[in-house]
Amino acid sequence: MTIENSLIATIQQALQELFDLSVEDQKISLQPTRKEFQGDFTLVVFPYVKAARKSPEETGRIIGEYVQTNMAEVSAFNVIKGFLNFSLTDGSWLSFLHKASSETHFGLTPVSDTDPVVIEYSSPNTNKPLHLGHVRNNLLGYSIARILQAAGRKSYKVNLVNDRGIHICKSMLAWKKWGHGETPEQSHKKGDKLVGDYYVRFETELKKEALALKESHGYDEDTARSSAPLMQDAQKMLRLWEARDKDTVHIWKMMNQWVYKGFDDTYKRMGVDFDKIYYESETYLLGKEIVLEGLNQGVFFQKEDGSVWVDLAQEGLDQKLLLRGDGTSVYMTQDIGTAQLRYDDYNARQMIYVVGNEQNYHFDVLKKVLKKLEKPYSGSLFHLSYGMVELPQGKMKSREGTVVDADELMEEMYVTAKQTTEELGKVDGYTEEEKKDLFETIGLGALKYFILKVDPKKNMMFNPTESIDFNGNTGPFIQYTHARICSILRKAEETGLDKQSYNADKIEINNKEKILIRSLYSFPQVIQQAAHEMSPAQIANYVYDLAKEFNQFYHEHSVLNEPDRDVSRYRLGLSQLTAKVIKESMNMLGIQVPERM
RNA sequence: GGUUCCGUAGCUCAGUUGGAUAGAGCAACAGCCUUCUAAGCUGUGGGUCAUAGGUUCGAAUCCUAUCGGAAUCACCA
Repeated sequence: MTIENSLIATIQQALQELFDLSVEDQKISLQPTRKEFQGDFTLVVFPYVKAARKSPEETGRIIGEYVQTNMAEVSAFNVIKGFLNFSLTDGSWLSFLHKASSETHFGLTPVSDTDPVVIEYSSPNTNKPLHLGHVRNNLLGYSIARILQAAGRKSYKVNLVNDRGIHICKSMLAWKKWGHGETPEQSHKKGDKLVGDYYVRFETELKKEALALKESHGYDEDTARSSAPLMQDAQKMLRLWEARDKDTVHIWKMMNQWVYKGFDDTYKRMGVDFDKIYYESETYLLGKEIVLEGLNQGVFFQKEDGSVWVDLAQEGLDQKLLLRGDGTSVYMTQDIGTAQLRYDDYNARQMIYVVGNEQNYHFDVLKKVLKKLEKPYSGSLFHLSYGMVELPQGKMKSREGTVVDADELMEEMYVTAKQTTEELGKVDGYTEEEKKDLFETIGLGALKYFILKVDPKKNMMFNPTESIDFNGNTGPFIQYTHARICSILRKAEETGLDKQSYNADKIEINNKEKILIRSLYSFPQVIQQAAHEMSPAQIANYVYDLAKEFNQFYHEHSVLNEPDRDVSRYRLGLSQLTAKVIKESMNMLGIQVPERM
């Protein structure tokens, strides 16, 4: 039982005995006392003044007295307006510290298999390289998986690769027409980049053809594009692919392999991975049966052309197509199928889809369709909808060349980290290997932190020149704080101050220490909260505060040079726990923390 | 037009279940390296929490309306 819980229990008892009032413990609003006031936990007494029939001040005083006499851990209380502030004894904080330090997994809940969750993220197309939008997606997905795992839930990361459809045929066609058999090995291009280039080539050539048709035949944009010979050829290729034409399938497989190799490199550098990769070419036929079953049960209806629809008018939406007249699947059909697949594969209690907010409508429909079908998992879908990443020029547009490529971005971060670090003269005496690792850690740490500290659902601004900062509320600041603590720990070991035990009676907790201890205390709650909200931003902002608090403590107090060795040992323990919590938190964000920098 | 999301300092963002005087960083200015790492610390300035109502002991937070921005409303995925 935590200190907080027993405080709540005592307050509950007080309310019962003093005012004959029974309140559920969730209703008792106990919160950390704000820094500018004396105390550790604050009870807002307004809700109880009516039952007490006394002024807020008086009510607070009575409760305070009761709690203080009945709970040894409470050393004092004060009442300001309607706020009752409790102070805990130094001893109870010290015993918390002691306990937390001895736990190897402080704050983390052991993973149990009863509540498995499947997280789909990344979900790239095989016709273009990953860009800044994917970066946000990947970092979010990976981090959420980590956070849920830390909160005790077994989580599986899956990727659903969009490897089929007309867009793939476009790059295949362009390669066939203009590629002269070019391969990544030959041209020393990353596979995904090479394929992406042919996709762009297709679009450029198509544009030319469409323009010509507009001028010669007076077609409008859409007609011109769809009737252009290139587009006709692409359609033909798609039909060949669906008919399993040998040559077409061969090219398709070959080019996809190039892309996967390229993606693997990007994922690896980004530090994300998957437990399983699904391919749309293998799943796009799923869901048909479920739809037909729904049709038989009268949940869906059929139009004259044979197409199958769902009517969501009752749910406040429109009619939505589920199966084409020729019996082929659409996006929705496939997602109905993959949901079932995931449920079967993992016995998932919850399925999280990390997908941009432009698909809010799609997931809304998906959930409602599954509900209509009365699928047992219909309530367990969660669309983790994230906002777009905007650039100073506005949106990313491939046509205007404003797409920020993931590989290039990571490389830029590396270079900037290298420059900054060398300017600061931090890497004297490092081997080349160590330097490389450090620059990579810092550069990527800056990028990841920058993206994850923003609330997922909000659109965010990314300014390539200004966003890359290593001072203030940034990843490197937190990494630096960690490295600094590690340095203290090393020094302590050198001087033989490695005993963590100290005489608690001799310790008086000062202000800065108290702030730090209270932050450490809240770590488990922060994890639970972040897991519940599915927001890495909460972890990010928490760990920043923690690092800042440590720096402030560090600035005012010495750890190693206290004349009283007990104080030094106690502060050493406090520092060590802080480092541990920083490391765990950053881990949940997928960010490495160096031991020196 | 319908639906969903967003609007907090010059900029980028926090702000817990509705709680006390709204918080950081960046940018600007002024200080602090002979002491455990200055990627740090301290200080100054900067706010009609888009606007107007409502709910109540109490609203940046909840409700309604309005304004502004984004996404979406495909037999594309």
